[in-house]
Amino acid sequence: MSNIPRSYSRLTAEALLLLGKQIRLARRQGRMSQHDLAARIGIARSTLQLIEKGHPSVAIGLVLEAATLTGVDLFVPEATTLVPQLERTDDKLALMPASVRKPTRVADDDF
Amino acid sequence: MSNIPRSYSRLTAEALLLLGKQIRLARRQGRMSQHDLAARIGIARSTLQLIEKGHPSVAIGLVLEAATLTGVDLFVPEATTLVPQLERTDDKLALMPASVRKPTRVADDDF
DNA sequence: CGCTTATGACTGATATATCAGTCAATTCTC
DNA sequence: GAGAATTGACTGATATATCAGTCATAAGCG
Repeated sequence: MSNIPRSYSRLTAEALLLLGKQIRLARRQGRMSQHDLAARIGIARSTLQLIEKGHPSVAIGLVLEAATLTGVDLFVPEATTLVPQLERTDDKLALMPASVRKPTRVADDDF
Repeated sequence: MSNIPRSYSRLTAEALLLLGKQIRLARRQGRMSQHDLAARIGIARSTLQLIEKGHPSVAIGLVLEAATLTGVDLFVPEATTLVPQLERTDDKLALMPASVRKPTRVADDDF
């Protein structure tokens, strides 16, 4: 057992907490019990509880599924698809080098 | 072994893919190699590869940490903190019933 | 072009997330 | 206020994510 507790940046922790609370809020607004929502996602109720608490080690797919099923906005408000965003990101990726190199340094940083 | 393959809604799958691609893009823009970013997050390079591919079963904390370390915007563009959003969500939660009830049915849905 | 480095794709071992269930405490409805 | 349902917090078993590494290919730099 290599019990090294993982650490998260403050912003990451805040995002986790916010996403969980938004899911909880959206679930209540949709008048769904934990039991019902968990069933619709196909997970145990105990796992949904971890999601709503913002636990860092829940599978991201489960969290995003909870968000979409409750109607929490991801990336774009009320989006029905993210294909346009995907295409724009692909375009940007295509315009840059496929691998990252260190500057190799030396040669002209002497002054 | 209950080998039931989990299914995700289309929007969830798109969000996963988009987040992964945005992290990859941001990493390259920041001129970091997979090796370097993985080291900064404190994970194996193989795990970072799964993140950038949008694999659903990666821990959400790892993915969000990758996003914040590369500068990918979560929820709010260029936000340095999400405390305001957290507070607003808490306020909304405080204004609604703490548990969700079924309408109890019967009694006046007969007509 | 030649060389180094980054990337993609795998793999087996092990740490751990998820499940399914229980129990107690709230909380809403009537 | 009574009763039923929801929620919160646990637990042990097991399915699985993560790690650490290898190998092969691609890609950028000089």
